[in-house]
Amino acid sequence: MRLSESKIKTKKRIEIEEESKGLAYLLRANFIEKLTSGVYNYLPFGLRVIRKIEKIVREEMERIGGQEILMAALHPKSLWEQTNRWEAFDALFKVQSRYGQWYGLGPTHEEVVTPLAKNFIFSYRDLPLYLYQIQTKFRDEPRPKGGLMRTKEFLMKDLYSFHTDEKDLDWYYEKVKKAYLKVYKRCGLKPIITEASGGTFSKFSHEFQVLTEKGEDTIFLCANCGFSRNKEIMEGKKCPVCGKKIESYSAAEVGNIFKLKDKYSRSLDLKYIDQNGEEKYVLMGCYGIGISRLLSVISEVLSDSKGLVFPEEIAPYHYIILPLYTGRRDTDKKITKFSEEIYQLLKDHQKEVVFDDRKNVSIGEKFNDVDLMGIFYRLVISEKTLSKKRIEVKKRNSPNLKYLSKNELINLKK
RNA sequence: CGGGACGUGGUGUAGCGGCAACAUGCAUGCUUUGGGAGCAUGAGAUCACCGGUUCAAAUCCGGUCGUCCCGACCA
Repeated sequence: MRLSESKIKTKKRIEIEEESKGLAYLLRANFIEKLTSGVYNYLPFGLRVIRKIEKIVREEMERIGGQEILMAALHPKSLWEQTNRWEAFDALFKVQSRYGQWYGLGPTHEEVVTPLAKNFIFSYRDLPLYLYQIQTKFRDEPRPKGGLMRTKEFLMKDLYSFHTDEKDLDWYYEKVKKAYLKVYKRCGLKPIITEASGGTFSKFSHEFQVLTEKGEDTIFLCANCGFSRNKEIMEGKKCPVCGKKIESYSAAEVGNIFKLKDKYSRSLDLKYIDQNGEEKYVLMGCYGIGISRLLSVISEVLSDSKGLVFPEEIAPYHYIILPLYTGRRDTDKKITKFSEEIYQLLKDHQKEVVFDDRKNVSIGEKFNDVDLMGIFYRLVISEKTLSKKRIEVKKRNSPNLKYLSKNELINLKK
């Protein structure tokens, strides 16, 4: 991609109101743009990162047997009445058609996935079943917060599992936990698994919490045994496991998993016939990862004083080529020619590469943009590198410069 | 939904009864190029909206809408 063709320029100034540097960088780099309170647009670079996070999530979901589907966002009122959540789920957006029918805008999909599963689940032979989707969710939040942290419209991955018995549900629940940890690890995060309340979903749940001052949760963590529980359900100052003192931390939730058991299979009547011919309720689990919130937390935690410092797997691009001109026409022509050559070379090798071919933009400004946007490798083509027939390479997360040949560049490993 | 703050060129702000200003961004030209360059010229705002007070309102008063922050609520 040629940056001169992008037309979407970074902003020099940080919005004064933004207290979170991660959010300020996302806005300055034009990864996202606010449409109205709690509602955001995703611009080309931000969307690339979102798509990469989604790719990681999809790979890890497929690895534990998840099959991707895409459910409707517009839900009939009747289904939500069956589970009593038309009234009980406060944040449900309710819309009425001009002919009078009421719909809910999907904030979660138990009401849709359970009836859907009835088409396929009749016998114990039809279980287990794992279905997931990545979709825009709607929640009528009274107070959106922290940019993408809490919004009225957000991207979420939701996985639903269906089982014959608790043993199987428990086993899969642990499997999902591990898969989630892999997702976060690939995104450069190390969340803490925390016991939490289940809200309208179930009695208890587990949350994946990333320690950050910008988080809106407070969690208790035992330094001795690692036990962790959300403040909302914790009493006392001692660890219930080992009895040692616990400390409190502010944290941001990036995932939440629930054992729904028969809660929704009862209200929506999802049964199967077991080996003995007996009719039983299917047991369910649901597992969510807020994709857009994940981008927000990653930006907050993985950034420095200049901008975003993403892992290679989720960086918006892997390479950016910066020609460094001298002001002398002949030399500059050669610099342009060599830059174009390197750009073509990387493209030919299917590398994700940006060519910063903007004219009349100083090298300082270009350096700042690379740092702001978190592009993984910065390649400078200058008079100096030209004479050596090498390319200057700098990683975003390191101050060191390396001078590589074309071959070495193509075969760069982390 | 309670409490607080704030709405002024694209963006960020100053002005707080008397000619609407600054920075940045934008346009044109020249000079620049190892960390957000310099000079010159130029375009761009019915000061959120509605009403009131006044000789005179961006400025004071009332209302509406919107945004942000703190609570309550929540992925």
